[in-house]
Amino acid sequence: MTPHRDPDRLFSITELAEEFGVTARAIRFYESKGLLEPQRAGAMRVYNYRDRARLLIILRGKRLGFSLALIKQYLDLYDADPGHRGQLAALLAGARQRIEELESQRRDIDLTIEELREIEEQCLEAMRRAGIDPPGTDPET
Amino acid sequence: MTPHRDPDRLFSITELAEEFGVTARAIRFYESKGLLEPQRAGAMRVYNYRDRARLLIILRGKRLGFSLALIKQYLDLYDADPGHRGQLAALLAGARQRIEELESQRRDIDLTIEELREIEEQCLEAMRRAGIDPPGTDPET
DNA sequence: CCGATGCTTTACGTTAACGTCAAGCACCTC
DNA sequence: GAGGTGCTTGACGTTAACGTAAAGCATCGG
Repeated sequence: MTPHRDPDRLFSITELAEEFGVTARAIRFYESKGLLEPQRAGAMRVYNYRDRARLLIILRGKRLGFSLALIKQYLDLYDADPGHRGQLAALLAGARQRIEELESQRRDIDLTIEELREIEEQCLEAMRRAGIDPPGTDPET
Repeated sequence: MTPHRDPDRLFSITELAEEFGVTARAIRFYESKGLLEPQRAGAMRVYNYRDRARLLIILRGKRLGFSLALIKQYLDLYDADPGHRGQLAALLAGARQRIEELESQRRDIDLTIEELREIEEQCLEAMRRAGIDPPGTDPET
């Protein structure tokens, strides 16, 4: 029922791709960038439980807006740092920096929305003066 | 004092570039995409007051996050629509759509920030348990 | 007449994260 | 053994908005 908890399971590239909703091409691309390094059986890629966990970290990092280059740095640290001490500090620093970036972005967005609302009002007023019926915000009709 | 109010003034490409803080290359690029069409004196580009106004619209649109393709659509409408009726409606629609996009982006950002804050907390707790002194948020030091 | 600007066009380079063929094994089935 | 499926590598294509030369005309001061 929870086959993912089995640490001995092996996965093909299409299995992982389908499970996580990415293309096999993307997974190979991550490998080409040094973020993954699965075993081989002949020429075929064979992923184990740890590889799968790394892929999860990659996808989560992407979802949070980190670049692959940054994710790679973090994963490298993860490998090179058995106690995960420097890794923790780096992760914390990265998270905090990303939070600041996002908060800055949000401020920009708020300002832009304000400006766009002014444009919206100017449009509506100009249309009223031109005798055009002002279309409402209407999600209905 | 307000030389920009003189409708007969002409501008070189570098004048406009310096005034608005963009490169001449960018202005030529906008022209290559059909957003501008200045007169020529020989081979040199000569911009009049209306060209300058169009450039202002382009830059404002960019600042608000619209693509050059979209800005071009709007400018084309502006030209083909002497009463500016369809133009007003299109501008209004574009502004409203962009507002929705931005509000959606802001929701995403808020969710991402939440998730990052959780990671931050997990880092801090793991570091405490590992006996590492937790670095504060410190904008100081 | 020389060199320095200033402007022109043309065309390739850049960034990120893949998409999209193309060609080729290896294995299975019938 | 012909065909189909799954996997591989390699290489070029994509998007947006320019940046960065390269090469050349034109004008101006001296």
